Amino acid sequence: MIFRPDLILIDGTSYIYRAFHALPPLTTSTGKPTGATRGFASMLRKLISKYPGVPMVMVFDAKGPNFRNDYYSSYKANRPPMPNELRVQIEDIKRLSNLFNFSVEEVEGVEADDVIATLANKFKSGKKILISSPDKDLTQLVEENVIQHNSMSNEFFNNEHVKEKFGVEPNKIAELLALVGDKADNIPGITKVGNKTASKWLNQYGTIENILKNINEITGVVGQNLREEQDFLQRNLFLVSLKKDIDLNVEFKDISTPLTSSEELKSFYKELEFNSFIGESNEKRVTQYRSIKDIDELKKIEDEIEHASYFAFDTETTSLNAYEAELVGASFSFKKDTGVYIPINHVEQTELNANEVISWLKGVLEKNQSKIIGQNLKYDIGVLKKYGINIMEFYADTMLMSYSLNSTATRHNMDAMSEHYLNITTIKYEDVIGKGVNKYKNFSEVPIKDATNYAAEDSDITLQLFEKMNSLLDDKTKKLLKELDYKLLFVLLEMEERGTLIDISHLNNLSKKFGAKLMNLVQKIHNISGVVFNIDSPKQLSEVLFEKLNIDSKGLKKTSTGYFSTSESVLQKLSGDNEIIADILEYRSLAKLKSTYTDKISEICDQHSRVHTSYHQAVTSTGRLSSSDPNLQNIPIRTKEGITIREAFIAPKNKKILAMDYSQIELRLMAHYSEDEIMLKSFKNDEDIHKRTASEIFGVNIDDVDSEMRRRAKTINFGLLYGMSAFGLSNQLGVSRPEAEIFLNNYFDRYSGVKQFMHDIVENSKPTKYVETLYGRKIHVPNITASNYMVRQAAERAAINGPLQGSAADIIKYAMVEINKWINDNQFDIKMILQVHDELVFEVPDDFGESDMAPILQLMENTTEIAVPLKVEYGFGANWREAH
DNA sequence: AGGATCACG
DNA sequence: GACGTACGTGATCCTC
Repeated sequence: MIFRPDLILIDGTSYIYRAFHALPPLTTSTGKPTGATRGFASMLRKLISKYPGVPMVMVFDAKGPNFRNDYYSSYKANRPPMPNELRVQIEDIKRLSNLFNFSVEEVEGVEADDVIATLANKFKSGKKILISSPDKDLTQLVEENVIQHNSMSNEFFNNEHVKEKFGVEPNKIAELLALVGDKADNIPGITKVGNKTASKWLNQYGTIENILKNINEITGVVGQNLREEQDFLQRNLFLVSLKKDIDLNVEFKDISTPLTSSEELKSFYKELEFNSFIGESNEKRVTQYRSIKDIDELKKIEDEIEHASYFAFDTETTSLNAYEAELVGASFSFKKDTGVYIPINHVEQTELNANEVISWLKGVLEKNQSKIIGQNLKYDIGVLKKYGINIMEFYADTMLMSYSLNSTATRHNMDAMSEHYLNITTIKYEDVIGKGVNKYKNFSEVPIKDATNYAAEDSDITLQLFEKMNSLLDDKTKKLLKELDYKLLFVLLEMEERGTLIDISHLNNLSKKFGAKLMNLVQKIHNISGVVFNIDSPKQLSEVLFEKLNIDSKGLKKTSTGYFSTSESVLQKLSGDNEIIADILEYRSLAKLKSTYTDKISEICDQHSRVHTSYHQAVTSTGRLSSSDPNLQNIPIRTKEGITIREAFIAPKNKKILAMDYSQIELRLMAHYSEDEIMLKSFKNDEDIHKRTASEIFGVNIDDVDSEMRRRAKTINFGLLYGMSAFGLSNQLGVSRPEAEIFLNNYFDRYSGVKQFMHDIVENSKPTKYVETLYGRKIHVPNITASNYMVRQAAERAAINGPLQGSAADIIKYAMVEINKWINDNQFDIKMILQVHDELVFEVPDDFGESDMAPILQLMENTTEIAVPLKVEYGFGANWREAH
């Protein structure tokens, strides 16, 4: 249920500090610092628009000492003075608060927290109150009608969430803080007592008073510490408890309701150069967009094209799907803020004849193809191809430029890139085509005047994006773009167009078989549970398992929706408790296979029984491709039912399937990067790498490694690629944590090069905040220096994984380009049909033999040289399963 | 629209 | 001592 507050109390001071530290040191063009102000404004804009019409009080700490300083002179004494960068922003922040029309409170002698506590206490009866603060000191105020929200992390805390996070109810938070202490406020807690210990004591004894009464019961070092330091507890409790009875002259009716926009705010934003808050640059843009009316005008455009050194080009079509799309118009831009639109196939009639325009387009584009700049040209080139216009090269693709500049800073569609790089808000497709009932069926129905504004802008923005990003790209990245991404685009286009042949009747048979099994399973599950419910609903399933059937849920993890998780890993552990678990697991797995694969794929085949995926070159953070509609990179293989789906991926008559995959490519890259002696030697000698690892960490001869040892070593090897911890390993292997720790320690003792690599890659990424692949693709890890432990750790793992996953992606992409070139140069009857990260699948002639393999193997294994051999394994078959 | 779950490398 | 715990994807179904 959504919490709708009647009053919001904002901890302004805490947010100022958080905003200051969270944001980069932004300044205006004249050098005036604005980072904290911007963060503060952005947070408040969100808060106000989320809760329109709700009265809000903004509370700041007043200047000067407060009653806590008088009581305890060290209170907050460890705080450095306010940094100058921030100090100069305070006035702007206060002014902003007034412009937003907040009621502002600042009371001398107490802290903002006390004012908030007093206000909450005063108004809480009959009103719902939201306390907006990132500070745990205020958590003690949470109760039935009082909720805390942290705008920075977007976490909400009600009674239940507080209990979950801190282990005690909100009314015990002050006592908990007294025991644990607060570093930020310079309040020392009992030594070695953290959240866990403190909440354990409070749950056992109820209060600090009662803990002290039973103080001699408490054993261990923490007990000893408590006895020695108990005298500080009363002081701590006084310091962390909030004062709820300050004399304040505030009536509810006087509290104002803030607004997000006003003329004054706008001009203040202008002063601070917060352009994105006002769409400033849009207002200033003066554009010249026009449409072409007749052949004479076309000829003039042709002149411009001939004389330009490059130009932006874009097509308008009837569909986002390149196979269905029909050409509606085309646009060009040669200069910033200008653009022309050429209608080709609009419902609205023009003097231009579609066939004439298309043949004109063929002439000029094919002749000047090396000057084309486009956004996602794979799409446009695919559409043009259907009209007999063959583009084999181009100047630049802005989507791929943005991706190689920084794969994660923005999405790489034009609207997002325009906001990010140019601070221009573009006309949205939806605005042109309309919404709901008044929608045009497709772009051809759009009046040419509107189509021109939209389409010419597309080319204009594309050109502007090109110029902006071209100045930001370094030479190494430009080379990568030109020699890899731009060339791969054509390979992918061909693969998409060709599609993969599907044995539809095989899929239909599987659907029937899975369907029948599912019917039985549903019956059985409903019978055992005694209720008819939707097994697909995690919520209902959780209720049936843990409430109706009373399966022991102690210690199980809950999802964010508050229900116990029913994920496979959880159910796996419960499989001994009730026979229903195994049935649910089987149901889940079959339902997935049926709905996602066997039903779906036959549905979307073309009239030749081929399925066409889309490969995305600008989606993943690491440089991998992704595949969608349908995703052919996650076709089942791991289960015996699942793998039968691969039998539906077949070769046409007189052909067979060839599947080739890189063996252990990421571990080989680990060997390359780490130069670890054992790893290098193992790969050079073509050993079973997991057996080698087992032999090293379990201290046995490689020939004495049994299957369990190998399994464990394999898990460790894969875990390494992701920066896994002992905890993760223990979960994965089902062994105790100390045992997992021993495995990892043994591993790093033996593989010291790997340990060094993992350390170095993290350290070296800190100054630049990115890691690089073999070919210089940058993978940005902005959180590598984050102060939040968890966020930073995640970034460290991504930094370790990045060069491995990303270089593997580079390697296979280069191989694809080379193989395609080799096929085309020689006119071989070999068709590349699928790429699955470390695997390539081909259609080859029936009589394709071992000797024909050599050149492809050579290209895959040797296009890139690393410190160990790259190894490719392969197989043939009538279908994808057999080829493995 | 976002969460939970599960398919792949 | 406690934090919280393996990288990268996309599709489907449910819930709000």
